[in-house]
Amino acid sequence: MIDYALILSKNGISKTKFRINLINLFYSSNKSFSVDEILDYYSNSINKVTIYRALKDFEKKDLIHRVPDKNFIKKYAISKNKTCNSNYSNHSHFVCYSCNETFCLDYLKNPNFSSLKGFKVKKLNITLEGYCAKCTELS
Amino acid sequence: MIDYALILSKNGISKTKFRINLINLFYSSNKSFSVDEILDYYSNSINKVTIYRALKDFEKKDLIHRVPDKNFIKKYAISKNKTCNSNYSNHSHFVCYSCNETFCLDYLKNPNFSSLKGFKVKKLNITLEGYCAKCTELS
DNA sequence: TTAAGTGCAAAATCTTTGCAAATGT
DNA sequence: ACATTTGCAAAGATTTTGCACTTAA
Repeated sequence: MIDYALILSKNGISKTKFRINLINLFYSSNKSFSVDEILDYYSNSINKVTIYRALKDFEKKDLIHRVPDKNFIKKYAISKNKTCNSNYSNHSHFVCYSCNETFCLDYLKNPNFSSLKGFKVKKLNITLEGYCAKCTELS
Repeated sequence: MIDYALILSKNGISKTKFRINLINLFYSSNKSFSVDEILDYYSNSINKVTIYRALKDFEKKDLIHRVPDKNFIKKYAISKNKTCNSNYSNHSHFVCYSCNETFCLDYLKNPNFSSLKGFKVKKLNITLEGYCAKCTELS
């Protein structure tokens, strides 16, 4: 059982009703959300500005992070561990052609760079595309 | 030798100075560009609106396409890569920060997908960035 | 009672659209 | 000549900021 309020206070974020609920949503649904999807989820009872500010604060504390989206929509997903945000080189994404969902591949091993003699690799960007397990099963 | 003007006319796009030059830029540099990078490249001598419209027209004709960017910046790259002979999917690139050269990493081993149980990987985008051997040596 | 979060309006960005002039076919 | 592209201005769309009010620490 996760104490969502505790996660917020540990990160110096005030435990407001909305923010507790939002971090809960990210954790429990385990999927990515755009600002508009969040707005929809709360049936427009929450101001859009408030959502922007919560997302920005959560992102600053590495609680959530932006994920690639098939249609290049701005989306965020929960960061469950340190490797899932701070160190991009350990963090790849899989975008499903069918359900459009983005999966974080925290445990995907990096390619072996040993063949790149003399090259200084500063950034690594990996995005996989295809069909996720669920969609593959259903088809 | 590529006839850039021909590519445009074949796609029903007028061969204006700017558009010939832009498609040339995409083909020959073999890297991705944001609107602002293009604006910079032309030292603001071209109107931003004109860039937006050219990109939209090129994209509509599949001459270019949006590419995932690490920092989620809207970027476009050439669709048919003439300078690289190998087949798209499992083909990585290294872009040098210093000389801007793009290297095709045909020999780079793919990441190990064994952790992706049930996922069907259809496409793999890997782009490395950093400093190439030559530029590292010179610095 | 001090700091942080919220809502509204307004500002700042980013992107698209309308129209007249310039350029390409 | 006719259609397409360009530049400017203006409209939309998206995101951020300022400020008074409310809620949390």
